[in-house]
Amino acid sequence: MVKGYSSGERQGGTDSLQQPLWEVLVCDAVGEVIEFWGFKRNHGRVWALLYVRQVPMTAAEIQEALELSKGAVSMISRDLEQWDVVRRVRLPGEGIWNFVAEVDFLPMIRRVMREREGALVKRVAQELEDAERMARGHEDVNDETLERLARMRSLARMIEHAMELFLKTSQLDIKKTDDVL
Amino acid sequence: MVKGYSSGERQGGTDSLQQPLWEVLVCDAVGEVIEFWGFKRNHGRVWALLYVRQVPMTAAEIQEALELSKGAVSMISRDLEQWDVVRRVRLPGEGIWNFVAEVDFLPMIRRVMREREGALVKRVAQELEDAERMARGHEDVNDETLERLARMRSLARMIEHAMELFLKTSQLDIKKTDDVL
DNA sequence: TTGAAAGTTCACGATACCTTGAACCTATTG
DNA sequence: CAATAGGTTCAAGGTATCGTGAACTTTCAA
Repeated sequence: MVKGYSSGERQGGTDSLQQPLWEVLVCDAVGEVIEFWGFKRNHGRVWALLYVRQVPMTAAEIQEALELSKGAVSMISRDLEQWDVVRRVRLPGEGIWNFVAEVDFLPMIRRVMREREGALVKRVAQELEDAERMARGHEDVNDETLERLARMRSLARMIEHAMELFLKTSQLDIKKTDDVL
Repeated sequence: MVKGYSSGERQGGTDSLQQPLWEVLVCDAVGEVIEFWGFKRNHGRVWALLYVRQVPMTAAEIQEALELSKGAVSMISRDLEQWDVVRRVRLPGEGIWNFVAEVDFLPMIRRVMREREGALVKRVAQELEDAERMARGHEDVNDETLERLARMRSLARMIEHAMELFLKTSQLDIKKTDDVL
């Protein structure tokens, strides 16, 4: 789950000797967590950078700070934007896009989980149903087996519900966290 | 997330023409879910096979039914055994190991999540703490930034708690499911 | 004790995913 | 309306991960 990145040569950037170490640590830490949750490490790194900087950043600045390619920044920020954890703004007077972070990245986790889990749950539920129907067609399938298939289906539903509950709970918790701070 | 398997040639097996289609469907469905949760597809397939069969199976039988290599069956079943979702039993009169499925695979998800998440959370918490301390050392770090770092730490804690809650909840739910069926 | 079958390990090859970067669009600006 | 910098796409290459199967170790029966 921990991947190494060779981070070759950036396309045209010069090394940012200004990048404070603690900022790198934060970005990488968030990257790790985000990766654990099934996203790309760089989704977390880009969001974290924008979050700690608090200032709108251009694609070029992100690219340099995190040592990413031009294309990567484009794709990553498109994803983050779609998930509503990053906003694209146009600074007054500038003819260039800048990115700013929304205050929490849970919408990202929540939304994409819903999408992915949703599609999966539907397909698997269908497959289990099909299997159960097939099994009922056979005479040599005993009752205990049928019961186990039914239990498996209900287990799937249970996971689905627990998931929803988790998502709802985390939503509540972040609100509470906001109040406290 | 969906992977294809070429499933080359098995080491010495003959094709099991007896394998009912519905059984394959069930194993693959569970495999998909398990994979979504960050495990190997074959962990789910082996457990599901043992679960629907209800009968102790030898490694050779598992190997043939799921078209796995000898080594794969050995490693997969070792994992499942460690996670307490599969038991290794010795049938009376036989000098060979057989495997049986425990009734639910949530302990697997729960345990390994605790392990993985636990290690990650500790490391990330440490990293964020280090970063925050470093940032406090700099004079050119404004208060808002420090506040954001603190918020990030509390967000990490929040995720940890939500996770714990999810694990606890799923435990309760499976019990309820058992009662109902 | 010894032979053979069962079971395990691990280097290698295959697979899937991620990133790169050059070619390609699109947008401002002069 | 060019010219050019900003922005996107996607095929090719790199990297991590997984499964294979032969070599190795263990276990069991005679």
